[in-house]
Amino acid sequence: MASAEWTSWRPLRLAEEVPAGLLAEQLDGGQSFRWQREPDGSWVGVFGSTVAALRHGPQGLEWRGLKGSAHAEDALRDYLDAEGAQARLAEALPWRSDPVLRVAREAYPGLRILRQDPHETLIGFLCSSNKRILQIRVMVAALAEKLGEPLGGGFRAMPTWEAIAAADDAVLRSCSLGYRAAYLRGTAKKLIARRRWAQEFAALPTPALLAELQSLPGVGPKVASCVTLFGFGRLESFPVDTWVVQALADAYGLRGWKPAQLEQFGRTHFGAAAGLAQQFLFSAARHGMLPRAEVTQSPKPTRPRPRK
DNA sequence: GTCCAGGATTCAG
DNA sequence: CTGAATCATGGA
Repeated sequence: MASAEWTSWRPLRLAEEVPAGLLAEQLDGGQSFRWQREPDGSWVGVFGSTVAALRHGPQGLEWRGLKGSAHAEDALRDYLDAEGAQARLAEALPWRSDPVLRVAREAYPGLRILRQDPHETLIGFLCSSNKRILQIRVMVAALAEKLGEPLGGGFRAMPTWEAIAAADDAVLRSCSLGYRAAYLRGTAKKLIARRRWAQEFAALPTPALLAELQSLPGVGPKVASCVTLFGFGRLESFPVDTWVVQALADAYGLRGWKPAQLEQFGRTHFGAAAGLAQQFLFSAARHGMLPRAEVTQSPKPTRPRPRK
């Protein structure tokens, strides 16, 4: 945006170093859909009501925000898990005994779960069903542009549920949402009656949270799992999408398993930070970096039966 | 033109 | 309960 006035670049010191080259996968790897690479290689994004830019510069990881916005750095630090809570969880994952996870982890060292806003996460993944990441970004950008509140510099926030519920059909249709427009509208109508839904949901244990989310139109098991993981910080959630299905089938030999069975496998095999393991596998699978299992050595799961 | 996409919903059996 | 058809849209 030509009209944006930025502060100067400043170093962003996190408990854990972000390796150069990780930013693309961290910011634009299918967790958030609102980061864009600039011609100079930096990344500009909007999360919640914060506009920020990130890059690897002379002083390592550097950031800048719009002039006059006070809490951008604090918001950015929270967003990126500045205290390093996930570093310990990542270390505790079974990568030492799991050669597939080891490969995925070494392919994207430092990859973490972004601590996103629940509202924004729900909108993003309501748009995600049966769509590629690139197309989701287009839909989300259109929603912000046409229905979101201005944040300065030409940037806009994600629209409120009120704005979505009140939007003309023609406006929603112009966002390339397809049949997902009805998902957004239906969820908006249900949630405008519960202004504090995010706080109420955040107080629930994960199984109840999943159930509440799945009671919303357009939210099934996979979208609900993504929202708990990315929007509510439930690191134990293990979303099973097409890439994870392929990764577990090819690299772990779990062919023919249904998504619910794979989710159970993921949560028991990877433990408290299964969602983090999922993100390593997702990224590695999407970039064709996972090995293929020998057909003869598929693991013996504790619970589910593979066939029928 | 055909096929597919970080799936969910609806319907048939 | 499980599995298949259907959904709207854009890109390959």
